[in-house]
Amino acid sequence: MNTDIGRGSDAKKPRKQQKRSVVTQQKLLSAAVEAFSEGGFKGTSTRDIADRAGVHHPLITYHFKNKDMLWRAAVTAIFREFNIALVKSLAEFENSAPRQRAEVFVRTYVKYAHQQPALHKIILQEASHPSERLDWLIDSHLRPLFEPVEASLEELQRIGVAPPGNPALLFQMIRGCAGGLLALAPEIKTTTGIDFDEPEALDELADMIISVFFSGNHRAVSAATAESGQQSTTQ
Amino acid sequence: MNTDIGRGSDAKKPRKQQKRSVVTQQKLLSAAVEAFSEGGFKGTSTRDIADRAGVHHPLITYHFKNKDMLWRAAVTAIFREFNIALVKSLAEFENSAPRQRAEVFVRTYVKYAHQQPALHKIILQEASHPSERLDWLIDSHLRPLFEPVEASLEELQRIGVAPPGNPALLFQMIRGCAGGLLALAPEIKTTTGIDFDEPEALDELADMIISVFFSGNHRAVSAATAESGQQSTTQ
DNA sequence: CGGCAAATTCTCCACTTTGGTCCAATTTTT
DNA sequence: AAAAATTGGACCAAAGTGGAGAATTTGCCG
Repeated sequence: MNTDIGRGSDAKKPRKQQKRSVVTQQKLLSAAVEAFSEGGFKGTSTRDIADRAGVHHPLITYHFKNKDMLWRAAVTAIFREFNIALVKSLAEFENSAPRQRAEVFVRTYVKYAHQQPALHKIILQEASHPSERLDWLIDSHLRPLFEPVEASLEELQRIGVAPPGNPALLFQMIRGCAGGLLALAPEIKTTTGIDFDEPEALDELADMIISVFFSGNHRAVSAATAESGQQSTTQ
Repeated sequence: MNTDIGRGSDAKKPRKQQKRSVVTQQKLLSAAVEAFSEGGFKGTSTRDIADRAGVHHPLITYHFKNKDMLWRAAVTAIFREFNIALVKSLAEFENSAPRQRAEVFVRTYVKYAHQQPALHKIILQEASHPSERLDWLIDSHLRPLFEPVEASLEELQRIGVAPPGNPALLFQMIRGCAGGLLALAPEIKTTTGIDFDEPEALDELADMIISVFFSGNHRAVSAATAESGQQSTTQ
């Protein structure tokens, strides 16, 4: 039995993992991501996943131990992709002006949230009520992503680019507008006609997020409670 | 077999519905709302619902025909509550200034979204990928709610209170920040420490939404494309 | 290059859950 | 009290679950 993906070296000679096995693992992982994002954890059967992957279902047990571990592996895989893309794209602008960094961040976030809608779908599926899976998700992937972002946000508030108030709350709002809306693309397309598969629509979303959250005409203090629109021509 | 809740009068003497039956229907409906909001449609079993309601599971078939119809009945019930509360509370301010109307709307929306988190949870569960249920949800409940709101939003844009851009998109963003965040309360509580069960947190959310989306310093034109923060001291 | 052991896949099974039906028993309404 | 409305219990077919082993590849050794 394997379970481990990053295969460590502990026993004397744990023979190399066969190539075909990483293929089936990959197939299972992407099938799982897709299936879970549609039906949620409870609503998705391992057989359905195996079928989508074109693989016999006992292989799930063999490669991932059980449904729960498969879910975690799938989530980890998709988050890794997302984070890598985000961090890499952000590194280029590390020493740009804070305001531009924010703008780049939003655009990048929107771009990848659209490329990989399953990520936010899965979050939405899990995050609405407490569970062990949610705790795990938060500890393993959400918090590590949030903390640095919130720190940057606080800086933006200090210089008056972002509106005052609880930075964590502010970030959640931005995330809701970006990832949340993109995850709900099917509904939004039907109700409003906006099709995020068209690049212009995606740009419009990013533009609006930036203009709404980072318009930059806020008093450059962080202590002030948000009350009404106050401006000070920081620009 | 009953099926119909609003019982019409077509046959000669369709004897009155018994009192105990409306009780079990009610119990089933609220159990269904709760269960579906947690597990989604596929992830919730009719037996689970019956158990929560303290009722024998074949009664679901008797009262609602099948799982799908039960889901629709539950969604309808919860939307009706929500809409009634929203409309009633809004009617009081019908001839206040547009800006105040917007403010009241946001606060009311946040308030009821918090009171009835199941509503937005169910939307999140269903809206992330196409399905017959989603189409039905949109036609029956979402669109009727959205259309008048978008109209008001356009007015707010015209007078410069709301930022320019596609009003439908703007509304979706606001909805994401209000209902979306409230539906994800468990996650947000763990990641950020913000507990929306505390009234102050709820107020802070409403305040921030208002200050971000209705700060009121936008050029009073609707044709302009959102590009960057522009202000014109409309106040 | 041949063979052996480990790694991987396939076949089959035992068990539970699920949505739904059927009909007898039990209230209610009239 | 009769008839309709409602409920309870037993039952079904289909689908879901994890798992045990046999069968088959594949990598590694000489």
